[in-house]
Amino acid sequence: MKRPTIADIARRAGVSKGAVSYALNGQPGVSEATRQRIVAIAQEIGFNPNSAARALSGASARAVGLTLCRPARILSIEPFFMGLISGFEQELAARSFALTLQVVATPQNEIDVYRRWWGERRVDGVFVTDLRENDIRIPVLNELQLPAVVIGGPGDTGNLAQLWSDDAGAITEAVRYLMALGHRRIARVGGLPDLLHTQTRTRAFTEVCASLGLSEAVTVPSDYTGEEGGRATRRLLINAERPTAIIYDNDVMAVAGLSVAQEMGLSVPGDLSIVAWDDSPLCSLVHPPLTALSRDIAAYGAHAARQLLAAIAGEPVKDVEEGTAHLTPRGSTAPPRET
Amino acid sequence: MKRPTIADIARRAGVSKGAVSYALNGQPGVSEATRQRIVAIAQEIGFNPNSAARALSGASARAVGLTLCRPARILSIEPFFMGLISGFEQELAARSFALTLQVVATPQNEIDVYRRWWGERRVDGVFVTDLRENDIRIPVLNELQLPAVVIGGPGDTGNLAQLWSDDAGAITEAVRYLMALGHRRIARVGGLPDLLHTQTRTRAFTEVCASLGLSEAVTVPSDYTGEEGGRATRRLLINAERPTAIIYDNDVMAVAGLSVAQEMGLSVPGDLSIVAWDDSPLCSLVHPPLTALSRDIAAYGAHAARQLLAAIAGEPVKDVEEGTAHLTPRGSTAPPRET
DNA sequence: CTGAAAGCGCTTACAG
DNA sequence: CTGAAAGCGCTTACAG
Repeated sequence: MKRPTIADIARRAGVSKGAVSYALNGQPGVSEATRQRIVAIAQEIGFNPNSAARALSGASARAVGLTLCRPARILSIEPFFMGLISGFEQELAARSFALTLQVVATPQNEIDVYRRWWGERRVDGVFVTDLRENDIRIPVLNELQLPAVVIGGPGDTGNLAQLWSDDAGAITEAVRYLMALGHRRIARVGGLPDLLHTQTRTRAFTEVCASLGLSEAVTVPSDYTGEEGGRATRRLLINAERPTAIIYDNDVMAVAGLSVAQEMGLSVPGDLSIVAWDDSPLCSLVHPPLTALSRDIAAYGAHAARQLLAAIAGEPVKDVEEGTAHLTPRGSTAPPRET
Repeated sequence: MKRPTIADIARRAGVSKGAVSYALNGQPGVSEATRQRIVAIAQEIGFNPNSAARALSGASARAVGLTLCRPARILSIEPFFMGLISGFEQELAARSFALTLQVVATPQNEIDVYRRWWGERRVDGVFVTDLRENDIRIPVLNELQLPAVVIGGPGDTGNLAQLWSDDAGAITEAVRYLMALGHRRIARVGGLPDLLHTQTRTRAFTEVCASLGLSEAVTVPSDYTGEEGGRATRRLLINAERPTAIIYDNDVMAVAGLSVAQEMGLSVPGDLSIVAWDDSPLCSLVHPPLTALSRDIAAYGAHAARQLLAAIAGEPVKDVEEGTAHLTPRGSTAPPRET
């Protein structure tokens, strides 16, 4: 089956190829009557502009890129990225932008991919996640002048637009809630320590606990996996003065923590309260369902996509702090049992 | 920053653009010495061929597409797709093929996307999942002659290559295992009933149970979500003659089933044994960890990608039955408690 | 072995 | 308002 081109449309409409292009792209240069005739023909023969030809003649590639830097087995059960992708798609699909995905092993590989994408003109811009301190990807993106939106700061990103959520506010709410329930020994199992938003959370957690007089508040660094989250939980719970509540930086570790508590014969929430960061269906799947810090990841992704599309269009893009996650109490939190 | 082109390389090497193209693509037509010189220059200036120009001049787009037809909230915790994507990438990245992703709402939308991708020449081929009976996508793909690999049959796919796993063998193993443990009332919570591989499983489950004399074996249809999986479990467990073992068509429903059992005060595996289809880190995350039918989803995806790349290259591609998932016993299965 | 040229299917100044 | 033409950066017959 041969793909129809603008030449086919031009022939059938009795106009030039240029006129067809103007008509289909809503440019001035054709009369309204002609435009309608051309659009009708395009519709009828099921015309879609060849994306390569379009990209080659200076227009955009109509594609944006996302690199995923996680081992396969973590990616597969980490709900965050799929939620984000769903959000991206809401905006991208509406404007017929494609999303190009690449799984990478290291930030250095990520840079290689950006350079290649840029050289190939494969994408018009990229989403960047997992911002780190002195992130090596940032200067490269700035040098290439590849439009980008950085998710997960805030941090130093040069000219690149940023989107982050109010992590400090969220953790403050969680700690206050646990304290109101009567908890005094609150611990946290953190995400990857070199990510900037993890550092923000750690700092805020330490500060709010100090200001509330919770001197024993401790953060155990972890890596978002169930294995590590479980191990960190075990280490916390074997202490004589074990915490009565633990906040986890993601839902996967929180579920693993719940399992460890059950395995050690501790009841949740009787002996241990659990709060998961980032609500996902996973939190409602287990028993008891997990109290969580909820935010709309898809909306977050959609917002990032709007920013990226604006940056690609050359519009000025402001850094944005998305709203604070709110606490959704479920069965995993309660006043600590008297001992 | 200006992107280097073959013209730049040609100038620096003192040859024609054609020669550069031949050299970089390993075509005959340049001497070995020239080729090496050209390759060195390309390397030095960080040349990547403009993918649009390449695609436009007849070569392939070096991209393949995947549509995901699931609501966002299911996608986010359904480990299967991310596992599959990781597998795709192993093969695609090695040959610098990009993966284009699109989230869609219905099979009809999926068809629209295929038509658009074909018209835009955006992808060279597509992965098709969730094969149904009389699948409306198949005739369209055959009509467009868009190379495709269909995952999740077997079924009638015309000229399109297929890859599936031996679902009948796997469920037979699971049922035999439960029976060996002493179970006689075995139920199954199935996936989306209109998917062909669900039908294969249902048929095989019914047959093997019948042949083993398990007359009460029943499949409750469900939809892969935790909510529905939990509901189906509850319905099974409120029966006087409740099953002593349940097989779930995915890990998410199995975890939900575990929660429901716990919520109803039943012990797992004492009162109820649970087997999850498709092992994922999720199965090891809960307590007790779930006995599962394990298969290497990433390898499955990699295999599909090799098939698709071969189909795109115009090579003959055979339908393939991937190996049988094997049972990984964990804490969620045991002999039924005497009552 | 190498060079000059056509062509892929668009977009976009440039004339009329 | 419309047409003819150049050009994007490659690939690939076609001559030499």
